[in-house]
Amino acid sequence: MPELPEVETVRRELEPWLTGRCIRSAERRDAPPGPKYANLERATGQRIESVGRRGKFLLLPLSAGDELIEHLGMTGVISSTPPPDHLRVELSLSGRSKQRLYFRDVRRFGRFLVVPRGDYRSLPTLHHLGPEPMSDAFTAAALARSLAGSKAPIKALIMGQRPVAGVGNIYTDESLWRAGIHPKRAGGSISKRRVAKLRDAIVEVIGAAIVANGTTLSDYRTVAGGTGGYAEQLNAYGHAGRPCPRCGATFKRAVIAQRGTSYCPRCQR
DNA sequence: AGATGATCCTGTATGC
DNA sequence: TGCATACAGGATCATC
Repeated sequence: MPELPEVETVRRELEPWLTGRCIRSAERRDAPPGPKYANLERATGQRIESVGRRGKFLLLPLSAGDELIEHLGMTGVISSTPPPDHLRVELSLSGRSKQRLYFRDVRRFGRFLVVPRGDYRSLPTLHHLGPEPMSDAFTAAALARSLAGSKAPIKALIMGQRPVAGVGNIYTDESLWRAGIHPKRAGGSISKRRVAKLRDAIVEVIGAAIVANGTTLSDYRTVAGGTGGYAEQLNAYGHAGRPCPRCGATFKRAVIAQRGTSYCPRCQR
């Protein structure tokens, strides 16, 4: 499941390849028209000025005032070689080598669309996205402000992308385990000290996962087809029924905000 | 307005 | 072997 570290890994590969290239054509392939692929044709003839990222969204400003937005969803993979199936979008690029970009997305939760630059009204999550976890803006005080007064479970709040950008199911479970916070705990009820611990845990987990090129469990691949190496460093995600590496208690499983959640019943309160 | 649950989608795993 | 069912979870929308 691509979260911030996976998307950042992809961004770093795309940047030297795509920056400055002109899009010769942008075509929807095996997918019906719809908002997930809106205005793709507008990309034709525009130059890619840079390859940026906010949370799990790839943001590519184009030379005629538009912006190409890519979101990998659950199973989205960007590559420079044609995939065997489930090809949704194909870009033809200027230049001599690696002239095509392919977007494969088995489950079609991803998006690949063009908007007027900076106009994120059609993408409410991006429009209201919280601070980047690796930026100076993501402080303990900012996180505390964002959680204040909320009765929703901390897991649901973090997954909602408002308190912090780009943290999904895997890294939420990891961060809450590290900070010793029960995933069902009401966001507004967490002490200042604990919130600060959670902020540090998120920064550490996301930072280490970026270094490892993300977590490959099944679908996620880098642009070159490689895998991420953070899976072996996971301490909590998917560990239900196994012993907690910190205290030895058996990890429990719960469903919170429609997502499988594993946590240690002893050291997460 | 905040919180909650349903929905989309398809491959993989499991049970009978 | 075949069939049914459960599960995986990004974001968005409807409904309290």
